[in-house]
Amino acid sequence: MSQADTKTRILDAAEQLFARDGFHITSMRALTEQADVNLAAVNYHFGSKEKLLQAVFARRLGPLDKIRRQRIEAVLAQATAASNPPQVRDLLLAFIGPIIEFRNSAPEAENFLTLIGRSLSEPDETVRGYFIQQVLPIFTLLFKSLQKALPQLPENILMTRLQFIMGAMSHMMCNSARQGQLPPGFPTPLKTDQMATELVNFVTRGLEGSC
Amino acid sequence: MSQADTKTRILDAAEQLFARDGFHITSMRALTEQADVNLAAVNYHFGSKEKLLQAVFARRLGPLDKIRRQRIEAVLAQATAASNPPQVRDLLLAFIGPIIEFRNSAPEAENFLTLIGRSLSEPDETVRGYFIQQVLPIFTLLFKSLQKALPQLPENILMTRLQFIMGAMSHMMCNSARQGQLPPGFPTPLKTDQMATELVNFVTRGLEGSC
DNA sequence: GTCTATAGATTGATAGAC
DNA sequence: GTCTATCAATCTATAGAC
Repeated sequence: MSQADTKTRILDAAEQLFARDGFHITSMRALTEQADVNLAAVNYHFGSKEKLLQAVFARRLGPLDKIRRQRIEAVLAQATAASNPPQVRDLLLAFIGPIIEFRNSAPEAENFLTLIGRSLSEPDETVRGYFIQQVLPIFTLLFKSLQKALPQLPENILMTRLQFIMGAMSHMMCNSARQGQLPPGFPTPLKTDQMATELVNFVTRGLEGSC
Repeated sequence: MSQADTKTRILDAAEQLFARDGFHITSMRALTEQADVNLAAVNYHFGSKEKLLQAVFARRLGPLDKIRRQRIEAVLAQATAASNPPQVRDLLLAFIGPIIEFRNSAPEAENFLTLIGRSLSEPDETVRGYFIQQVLPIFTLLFKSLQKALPQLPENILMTRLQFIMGAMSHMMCNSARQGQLPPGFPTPLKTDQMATELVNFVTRGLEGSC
């Protein structure tokens, strides 16, 4: 298999260009040229540009969220077995860790992480809407689990802090691919793995603070 | 002055539509229609769509960053006078506080905050580049000031944590305008002022953690 | 399934009258 | 400074040959 099939080549090219240039800037011509397929192939295989975007999300988020769900539920089960509340840090690690492992497992993962990192701040509801639709179940599970870990924290405060965490995560993901772009005089940033650990620690401290 | 002059009307319309829909999706036709000016007026007054974007940034970021610079330097001066290092929380408040005050001072500020909240995660270098160019001096000042507040923290760790802070800030700013969009079952989020206080506390805890 | 050719709409920018 | 009219380029999507 020196060359993947047409659908896969289109998905790969879309992932790369949607991440690098954005969904609306990327034209079907640029995309099909990158994928080395005919211009008409996208509409034949996916129906439209928007449905292609949905397929790009679904291909990666399905497996990723399955892993995250398993991890979170494992933390909850272990806490229940020990008759303790779950630990905040364990839950956040179950949510963030699989993203980094996914990144390390596949070279093309970088593109996808950039794409979803941007999706939450997309102005257009096309991209943002499809993403939120996909990610809402796992977000809901995380929220409810954190409520068990921090029962004394008012739920609107928890939600607010969780938004900060989503912002920090998004920003890290969509900028990890272009970290060489800091101006001279600033320190070299951490490698992704160290940065992820640092992120988990950072947001754990932020989340655990008293109110 | 029941009607602002043409340049101002164009700037206001651009701010609103660039924030709501994004720079690339917003067409000159939609923009000039919203501003109630002729299609050719943008090119006459600003030269091009890109130069209009630069003008939108410059109009607000100039005054805002002047205030932030004064606040940060006041914190530094006070610490020097007392022969103490500056406090992390004071510096972060000097950086974040003026944004909220700006928001409360002008009804149209919301649009601008949404715009700059998105700018850091913009895929296209047009928007992101002009924004970073404008904001780099104040960011540099903040970084150097925080180094004085946390002399024991390695500078690459500080930079990494500062990126998390920028992410949380960006996300808060670009989503403050659409907070009614949470699905049912989630708590009502905090009002902007409370959220800003919560953000300062959150990131202060995250930044002050030992390494 | 893959291709060419093209329809039909929209874009940023400008020339030239007033 | 403001307007109309328009250019040249681009876009998504599709019809129809192979």
